[in-house]
Amino acid sequence: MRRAPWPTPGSVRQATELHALVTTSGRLLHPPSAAHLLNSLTSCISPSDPLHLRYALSLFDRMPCSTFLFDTALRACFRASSGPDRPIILYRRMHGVDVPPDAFTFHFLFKCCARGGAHVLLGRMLHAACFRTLLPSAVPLIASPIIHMYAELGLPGDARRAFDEASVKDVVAWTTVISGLAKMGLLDDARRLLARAPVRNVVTWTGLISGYSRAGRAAEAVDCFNSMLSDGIAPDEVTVIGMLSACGQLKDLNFGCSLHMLVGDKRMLMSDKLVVALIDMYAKCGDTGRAREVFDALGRGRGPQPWNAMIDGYCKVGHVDIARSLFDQMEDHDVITFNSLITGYIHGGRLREALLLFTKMRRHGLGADNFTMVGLLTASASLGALPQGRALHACIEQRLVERDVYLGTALLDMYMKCGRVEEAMVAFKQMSVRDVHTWSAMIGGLAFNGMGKAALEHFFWMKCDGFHANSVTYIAVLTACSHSCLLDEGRLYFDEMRLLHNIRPQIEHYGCMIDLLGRSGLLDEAMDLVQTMPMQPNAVIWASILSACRVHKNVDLAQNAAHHLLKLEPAEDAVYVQMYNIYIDSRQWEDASKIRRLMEKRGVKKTAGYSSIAVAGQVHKFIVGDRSHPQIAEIVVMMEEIGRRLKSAGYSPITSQITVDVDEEEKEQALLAHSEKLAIAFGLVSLAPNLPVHIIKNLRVCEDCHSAIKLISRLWNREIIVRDRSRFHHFRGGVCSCNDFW
DNA sequence: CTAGGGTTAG
Repeated sequence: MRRAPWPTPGSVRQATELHALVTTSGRLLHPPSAAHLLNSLTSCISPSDPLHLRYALSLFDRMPCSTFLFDTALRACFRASSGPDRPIILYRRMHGVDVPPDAFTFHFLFKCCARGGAHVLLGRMLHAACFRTLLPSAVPLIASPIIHMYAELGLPGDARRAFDEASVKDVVAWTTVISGLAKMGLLDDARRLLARAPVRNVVTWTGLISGYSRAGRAAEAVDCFNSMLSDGIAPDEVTVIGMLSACGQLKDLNFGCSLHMLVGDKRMLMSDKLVVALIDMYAKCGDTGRAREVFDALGRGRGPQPWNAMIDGYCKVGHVDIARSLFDQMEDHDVITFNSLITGYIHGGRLREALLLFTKMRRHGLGADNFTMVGLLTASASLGALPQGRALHACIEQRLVERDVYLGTALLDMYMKCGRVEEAMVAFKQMSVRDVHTWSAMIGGLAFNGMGKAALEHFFWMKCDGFHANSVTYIAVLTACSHSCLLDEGRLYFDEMRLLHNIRPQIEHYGCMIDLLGRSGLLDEAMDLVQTMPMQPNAVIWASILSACRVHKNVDLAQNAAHHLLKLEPAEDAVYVQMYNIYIDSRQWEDASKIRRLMEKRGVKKTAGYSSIAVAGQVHKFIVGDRSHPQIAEIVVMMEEIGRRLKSAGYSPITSQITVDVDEEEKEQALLAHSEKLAIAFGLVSLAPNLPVHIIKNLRVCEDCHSAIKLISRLWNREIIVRDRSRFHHFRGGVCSCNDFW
């Protein structure tokens, strides 16, 4: 066929000129000219501009039908990143106008079906159709697209069968099936097939390397990389990206640097993906300096990805404020930018700033996604902010975000941390997919809520479901044992973990065991464990010993523990307070006042405990004797009312705990000024009468408050929930469900 | 490049 007399366009603009030329010369219906025009236009379709495809297809509609033109239209769809819908319409039309499909038709159909949103049935139907329609000689040509489609749809069995049934297996077919299996995480299958393959190339090796990296099997990724080199195959950028991720996991800075040098030596294209991988690797290896060098060397005109990687890197090493300054400098923030910084704030305990950023996110016109939701649920959980958590739950129920394992786990954890075990159970039961994290959250949550037995039952069911407990699961299990004083069970699981599952106990596991032994009064055995464990005891361990000493009245050991604790954390007021109380308990007044003097000498101040309460989505914080709240007048009125009604109900304040030398009336005033009472008074004046009053306290609820709140719950007929650091107290009708406590 | 589970506690 004669070459068309007009030039090939390089842009859509030129293509429209060509279009005009073809139209005015009346040759739009002339098949070779039409084909040339559509073909040329197809070559300059950009996936980012949907108008290009519409233009091409509108042209196609006015052209004579032929297999070649249909194939070109399908190719246009493929180039425009179209999903399967439009191609399927074209395919149906081919049938309607009796134009026979050929191998190219199916080639592009399969490629479009491989993209997101395709229905599995559709793929299978087309697979069957191509056997019916095509000449047997044409079938081998589309083996690879079929394998690729099944791999992308996540159907390893079908992909593998398509490969095995292919009569001719060319390099592309081998490469497609191996990289496809690797991408689906079937790394061992992929590796076996690679060993049998007649050809091995960069793509297969890289597929395997990235697969291992993604699965967190970094050592095997390195192993593959070495095999690839000894196979005489040179790595490309994609290989390096996979390897950089493995280096980040292994925290192997040297290897990472040598990969960076490789990028320079081979003058590899510095794509955004490669830049991100480099920054991420350096950040994960703890070298934010080098990460910053890579970042600073970038020219302008980059998308948000490198910024995001840098922001995440700073957050991960705890430099959230530097991350924030980058955030403020950049221009086009995306969802990931916000999510990274929000979680940075959350992990740094800066929950208010996280929530503030969330509102800023909405002003940027960005909606929350799963990542954001999980972050916000985590924040609500650690604030104990039940109303906020419930609001987030409502968003999930409205299907504003898709429910996945992460989200489900974060939701159940939020309910657990807010003391709503029943709701956490419902969330748990609703989950269709669970994993180790889910079970660990459940076990830990039950433990945290004082339901040790139930926690251990769930541990049993978890094993029945075939999940392997990991070290965090065992921390949850041992916490359940120590919180519920299940000594025998604790010993059993501590052994099971070491001997059966070969998990080496970390300091946290020892912490639980020592706490359990201490609470059970086995202080000698606890100290044995402290001395024989393979690491230095930390402050948590000594704090456990110290509190066990107070309960079981062992002043000598307490002095020893306090001595260690003060060396580790000399400014921690809790140690002094605890030791002071131990001396008071054993009537060693002189030693007690020595502690007071020591505190004064070292300038250690007892920090005030606080209580917070969420009302109408706002968290209000109170400290002892606090008068700074804007509604303090109403609160004082309510406090007086509480005082009156408590008194007329025959309540007498428990003043015995107050060791400061003041008179009885002052003691009563001091008790009434406790932060939880202020918070409850505020809750009573500002919450609707049917709502429970939910308090989060940072210190242990004192004995006086505990009995006062019991009475308040009866007198006001109100459900009151107080969460302190390690337990929940549910008050209803004058009783507390946590009555084992006092 | 972004997400979930974790020892002590006045």
